[in-house]
Order: sequence, then structure tokens, then C-alpha cells
Amino acid sequence: MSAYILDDQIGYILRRVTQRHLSLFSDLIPKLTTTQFAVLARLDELGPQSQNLLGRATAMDAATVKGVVDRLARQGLVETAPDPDDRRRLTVTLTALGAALFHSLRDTALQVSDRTLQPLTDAERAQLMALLSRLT
Amino acid sequence: MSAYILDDQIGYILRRVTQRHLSLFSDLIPKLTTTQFAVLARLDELGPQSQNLLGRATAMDAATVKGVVDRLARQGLVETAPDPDDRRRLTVTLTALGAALFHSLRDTALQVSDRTLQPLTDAERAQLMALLSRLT
DNA sequence: CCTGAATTGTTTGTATGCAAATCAGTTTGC
DNA sequence: GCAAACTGATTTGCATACAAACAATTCAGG
Repeated sequence: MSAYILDDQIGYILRRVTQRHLSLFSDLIPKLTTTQFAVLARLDELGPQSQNLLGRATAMDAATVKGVVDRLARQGLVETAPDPDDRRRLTVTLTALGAALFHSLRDTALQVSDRTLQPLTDAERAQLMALLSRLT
Repeated sequence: MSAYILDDQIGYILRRVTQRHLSLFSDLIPKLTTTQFAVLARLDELGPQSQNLLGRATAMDAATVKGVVDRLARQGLVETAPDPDDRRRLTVTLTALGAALFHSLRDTALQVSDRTLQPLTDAERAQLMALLSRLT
């Protein structure tokens, strides 16, 4: 007779914390999703990337990143072009519009992270991030 | 000029930890998803519930829980029946098959939680769970 | 050089997850 | 007692997320 308390399972807690975070994000940044914003952030940080590398840099598999890039391209925030050196590759580039949007939303995105961690002190936040980082 | 380090954002870290957890879960319990298992766990704990209450008890909105219940019903793990007292309600019940499956997988599910937290000591696990719980 | 292996991207299918609209049924307030 | 407000369930549309299968291309070893 083993006890299984759903509320004590790490997976369930992670799901609920993530739900709260996504809700805060869409409140403050309704135009983009967290994954879309992650793609913009990586492109801003790393410059143009093949779709495949971009997926790895944002922890998305090939099918997922394709969908995200397609939707960002439809909004004119990124552009795609075939790589002349390797015709399998599709290079994804941040447009001026995408870069401007990312820069204008950077502080707001930091506020989302801050609000998510609001219930914790600074020391506790650091502790949590350190512990969570070891679980990736 | 504000710094935005994607890898330091709580949302991104949560997503990656969740990915690892889901991967461990599907390795050990390929027949069910985490949400499906959560529904079985709650029904085992609370007994028959209206679909709406079941959703709230498992942190799923009405549309999501409907899909999960439909798929569990298709596998014969739960049954649905209209509530005679309130004809809006749909009562969801664990079948004998569903109860047996849940009980047989309970220990394995606990192992999934354990493996997810493997990199941490017992004290660190307790700390992490306490901190995360305050963010829901 | 050339064949088998690996890589890149696409597509399909399944499963959450949420917003919004809608319908049926129930409760509340006057 | 009845209209208005509320609740429960369903449906649709959009956005991740991943597995699996596939085609096109590139690479690597003999």
C-alpha cells in the first residue's frame, strides 16, 4: 500500500508553476508566446542560425521549431532563406521589425520572470534557480 | 541596454526541467501521459467526480479535461454518465480496469518523481519542493 | 569515387493547453 | 414566478510538443 499524493509530485507542481508563469507572460506580452520570444532572444543573441541549430538552442525539436518559425515569419519578425553552402539548411534571420520588437519587450519579459518569482526573497530565488538548473 | 539571458529566465528553465520529467515519465510509463495519470490518481483519491470538478482538481481547464477523459474512456479506464441530480453534469468514474492499472503503476510513478529529482540530495529536494510550491 | 551513414527539413498523427463562443440547465434576486 | 446571472459541458481555433516516417542532401570510409 504505497501512498501517491499527486500534490507532492514534482511533475504536477512543475505543471502548475508553468501554468502560472505562462499566464503572467500572456498578460504582459499578449502578442507573443514564451517559445516565440525565446526564438527571438536567441536570434538576437547568436545572429542568423539554421532552423535546426535554432531548435537546439531553444530546446525545441525540429517539428516544433518549424511551427514557431513559420508563425514568426508570418508576422514579419523573422525571415528564412536557403543556405547556399548546404542546401539542406534553412537559415533563419531576425528582421529589423523582429529585433525592434524584441528590444522593446526585453524589460517587460524580465518583469514576467520577476513576477513569477515574486513570492520568494532574493536569496530564495537564487536557491530555486540553482536547484532547478541542476535538473535540466 | 538591459541584459536578457534566456538561460537565466525561470520560464525557460521550467520548460526544460518539465521536458526532462516528461521524457522520464514516458520511458517508465509509455501507456499513459502525465495528465492522464493525474486524472486516474484524483479519481482514485476522491471517487467519482463531475468532469468540471475533476478538471479543477487536476489543474486542467474544461476543454483540456474533456479531451483527457475522452481518451481514458476510449481505453476503458474511466466511464462517464450523466448526473441525474444536475443534468448539466457529467460524472466521471474510474473503472475496475482503470483502478487496477493505477495501483499497478503507482510505485513506478513515484520512481519517475525520484529520477527527476535524482541530481539533488534529500535536503535539496525538500527545499526545491517547498520553494516551487510557493509559486503556484 | 561511391556507397552507406548521418544530417536537415517537412509532414502527419496524437496529446496537451487555453481563449472564446455556444448551448443546456440551474440558481438567484426582485 | 420569472428574467437575469451563473454553471457545466462542448466545440472551434490556435499554439506548443514529440514520435515516426520520409526526401533531399552532405559526409565519411574504404
